[in-house]
Amino acid sequence: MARSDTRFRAAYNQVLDYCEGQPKGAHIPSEVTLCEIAGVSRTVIRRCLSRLEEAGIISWDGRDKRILRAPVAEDRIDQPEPTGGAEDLEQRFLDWVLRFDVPAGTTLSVAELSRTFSVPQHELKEFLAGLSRFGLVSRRPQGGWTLLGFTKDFAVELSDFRSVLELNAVAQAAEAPVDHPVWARLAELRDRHLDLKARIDSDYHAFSKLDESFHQAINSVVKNRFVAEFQKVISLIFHYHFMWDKTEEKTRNAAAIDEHLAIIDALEARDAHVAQEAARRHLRTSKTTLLSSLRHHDLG
Amino acid sequence: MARSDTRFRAAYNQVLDYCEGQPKGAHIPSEVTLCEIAGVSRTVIRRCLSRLEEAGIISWDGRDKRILRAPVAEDRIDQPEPTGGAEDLEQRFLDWVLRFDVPAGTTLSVAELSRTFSVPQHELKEFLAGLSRFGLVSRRPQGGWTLLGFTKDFAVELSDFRSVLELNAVAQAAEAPVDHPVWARLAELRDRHLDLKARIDSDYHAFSKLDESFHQAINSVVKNRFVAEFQKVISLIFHYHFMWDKTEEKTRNAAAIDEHLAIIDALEARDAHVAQEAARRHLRTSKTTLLSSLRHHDLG
DNA sequence: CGATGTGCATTTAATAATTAAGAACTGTAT
DNA sequence: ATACAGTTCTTAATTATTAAATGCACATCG
Repeated sequence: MARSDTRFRAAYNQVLDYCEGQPKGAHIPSEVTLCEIAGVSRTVIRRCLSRLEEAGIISWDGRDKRILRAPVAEDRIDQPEPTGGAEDLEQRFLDWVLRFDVPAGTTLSVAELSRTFSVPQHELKEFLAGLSRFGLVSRRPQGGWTLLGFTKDFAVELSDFRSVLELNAVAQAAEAPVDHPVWARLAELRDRHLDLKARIDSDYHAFSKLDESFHQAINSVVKNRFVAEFQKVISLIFHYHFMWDKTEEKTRNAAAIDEHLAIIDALEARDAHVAQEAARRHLRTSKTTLLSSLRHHDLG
Repeated sequence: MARSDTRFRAAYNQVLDYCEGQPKGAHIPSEVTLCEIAGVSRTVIRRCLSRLEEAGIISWDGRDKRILRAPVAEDRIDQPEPTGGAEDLEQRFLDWVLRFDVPAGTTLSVAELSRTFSVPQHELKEFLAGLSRFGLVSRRPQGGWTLLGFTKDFAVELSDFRSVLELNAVAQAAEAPVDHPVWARLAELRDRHLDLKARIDSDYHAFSKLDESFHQAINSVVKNRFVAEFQKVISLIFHYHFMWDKTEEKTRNAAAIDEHLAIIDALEARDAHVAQEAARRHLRTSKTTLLSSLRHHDLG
């Protein structure tokens, strides 16, 4: 019932690394210097030194620290786990919600989620608290959480919000200087769109990735932390929904390619007005698709 | 080391209330019925019944529950505390940051904040996790949190983001149907603006509140959870900064009133284009003011 | 005598343990 | 057969515990 000593283990091995590079009898730098090397506090370094002394690798008496013998493989402490799952919980959670089509209003239990994602409970609580800022979940008075998202209202509001952000991005892109990296990316994207358009009959599945790249490129013009944060959620949700809504996928994707190309054309012509109109048209299509995909899920 | 029994205490007193209304010897309804009365689970009700039996207020044998004596004042359990402060932490936290001018990069300690706000630590952690979604704070690898906001970059990005949202709101407002409540609010706001303009020399402090009402009215046209969430943070930050930047406050506020009136005029004329231009002008002024207020703080 | 380093003590935060509250299942009496 | 109580299991809020970080006082060396 205490915090893990991951930090100590990592630091110990790192100090071993240092010792290996030194000859027998060499002096070891000060505690503070070692702290900087390992990126931990003095407390941890002192624990490491104690252990090194116990293991007979160094002698330690106040400032006088010397290497007695070269460390061997057995001296190392093995890291508990190479961090199996705590990484990018967000991705995995949204993936889970969309993949299993968890309906809105479902009660989420921290304990259960903690097990399915093998993540400590308190991390999940913080994560859910963060999501509640986006209106995706909310705390229940009796304890626990409710999944709010993925209703029709949510989809409409998300789409609208996306439109606002993206139309702004398009407007800014049209004003970008000639040496801005976006132009190179757009030229490359045009080629990839034309390429895919030629072989759409067989490869229409590849569009999903292209779509993501395209919108990412457009939004990369806007340097704004708030926009960036939202973009992550937005792209994930749209991405997955489009992947699963298989109705008329081929036609849909073919049309979207043309819409993308129209936006690129207008941007390269530096015509902000036409570009915005083209973007508006495309976003409207996306919104319709997202809504209809929800309808299909409801019926299923 | 367990959760508080606030629920039990409240329920117990509520059951006492019920008993008081009943004559001696009366039968007590089923556990489930009592649950509904007190709004808690059966587990809690059964604990209450046990305690009532111990206290000699009722007899309890299976379904046979009867009142033995009328409860007195001493029988009640006193509630631990009428929930002192956990309410609207957000407001208090942002207030604290801005009021004490906590500089960007400051390390925030959960323990310390927990004391200053008298809020349990885990609640603070959840709260900070939520704020990190807005890029206001971020977790440090050594533990603890860093306050990121209130740099120049932050102010610029916040202002830009605000502009995007608000220009969209203005555009939508111009399209609002005649019976939309926003028109009544705007008419009323116009009067209040004109009123304040007439006595600006003495009452220029009153503008701050008026400003908030005005922007709230404009944004109320957009029904969107994401916009609403951001609006809270945005309005708070702008609000406070303007309150403390006392340089040329009177001139500044007088000018802002005219800018507001221009927006109202254009909206009532249903001229979306002119309204947007007026809004753009006003937002640009706001941004400049926010940035200069930061500069003053830096120098001081 | 100042700069750098160590020893010691205190504070902070991650995590397990603990217990109140909730929910479901089962048996039983009316 | 149905409404209720008895029982058991699960979940979540809170505390206790320990790893890690930090701060201060003193020692040592140039």
